[in-house]
Amino acid sequence: MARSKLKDCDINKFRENLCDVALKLFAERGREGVSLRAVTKAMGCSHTTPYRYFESVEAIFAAVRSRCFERFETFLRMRLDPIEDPLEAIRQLSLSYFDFAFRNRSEFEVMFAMDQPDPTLYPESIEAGKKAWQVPLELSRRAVESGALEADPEELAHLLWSGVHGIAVLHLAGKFSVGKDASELLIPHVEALIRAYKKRRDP
Amino acid sequence: MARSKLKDCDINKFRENLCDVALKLFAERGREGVSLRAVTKAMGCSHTTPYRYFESVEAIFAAVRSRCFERFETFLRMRLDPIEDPLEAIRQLSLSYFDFAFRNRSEFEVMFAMDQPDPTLYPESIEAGKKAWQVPLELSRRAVESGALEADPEELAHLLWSGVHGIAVLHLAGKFSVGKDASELLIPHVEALIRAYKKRRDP
DNA sequence: GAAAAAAATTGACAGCGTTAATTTAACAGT
DNA sequence: ACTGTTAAATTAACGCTGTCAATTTTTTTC
Repeated sequence: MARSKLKDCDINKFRENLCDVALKLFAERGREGVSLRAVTKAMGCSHTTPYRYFESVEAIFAAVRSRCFERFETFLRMRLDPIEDPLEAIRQLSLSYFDFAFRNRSEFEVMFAMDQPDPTLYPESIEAGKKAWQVPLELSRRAVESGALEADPEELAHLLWSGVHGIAVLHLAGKFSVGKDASELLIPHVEALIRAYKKRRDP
Repeated sequence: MARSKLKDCDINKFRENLCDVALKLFAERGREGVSLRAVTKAMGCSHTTPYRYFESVEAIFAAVRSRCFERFETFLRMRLDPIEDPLEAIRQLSLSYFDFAFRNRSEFEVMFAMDQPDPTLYPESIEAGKKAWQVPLELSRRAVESGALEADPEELAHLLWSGVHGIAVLHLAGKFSVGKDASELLIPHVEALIRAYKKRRDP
């Protein structure tokens, strides 16, 4: 009978420790400053040790990505859960989303970079992303069920999400250098959606 | 009197040739497959030659980025200029924007990646981006001036742009793996904006 | 305590961007 | 046309990256 060489606990401990160190390095040096060798040096082990716990650096980044999505979700819920009014919560979603992207740039980058490997290779990361995605979806459902808005909740949530996401990534890519500042667009964006999906008295 | 070592023509020729080769490699191997050494090998020169014409690889990518923005603008104008109805043009902008991103993924990535160096270091690249940005801006102006919509054209253009951009990058990052497909959101997005900024008979 | 297995280490490799030293090519003046 | 000078391109080297193989250290098991 094959007995496991490594207790799951130990595996997870190493993985979590590595992710913690990676997140710390993100904050200190940015995404560019985080490499396999940099992380392992900060951990105090050799640069090949992680290969016992991860298949590749891509797998490492996938694990880090999961953690980032969890932190992202926690951040959003902490800000949005206390808000009772559905429309006000939707407005805050927009601001909080941008706020996280702005203040946790490296984490945001690793979550949403376009040069990711096929996400289906790392189901755990997909799962964490889906969980975070529940936040705007629940908000949209609340807004529709309360009667404030009239929409397909999934569609509304997608538009809220992708709209503020577009503003955030264009800002981070420096494409708003001239003209409007990104943060000036957050309110118009959410207000336009609210206007578009506002329940009408007479159709 | 200081005479120029390299005629401007020769400088530009080398630069253009390098960018052409880079774009070709983009199509063949994707963004990851394009490195200084890969490009120079494809050009048939040594890997240090470009250092006479560019400051660094970042400067090279900035030049490539400019070219991509030019191609992007040309692509959009080719599709949108023939459309007379302002609202129809706005609808097509959304579809064409996404279409370009989907079919020229590497170019789209190099234009809009979040890990770009400070864009103000490469004014030429900013300029090309601003030129492309005129497309949605002009469309918004036309829609407002024709009386079809009632909005601040800059605000409307920004929301059109960032909305479809968010859809595109989330799609390319694989974040729409479940639930709605990205392309299903393009029409709802633009229709919601049109609804939100539709001129009202009675305020 | 000895034998077996697992975990971590070191060493090596190919690729990357960059700099310095060197070689090749082009040009100017007499 | 030859020489001396300057520009252009090349080769060589450095430190960095991720990855694989061989080796050593540690742990487990009898």
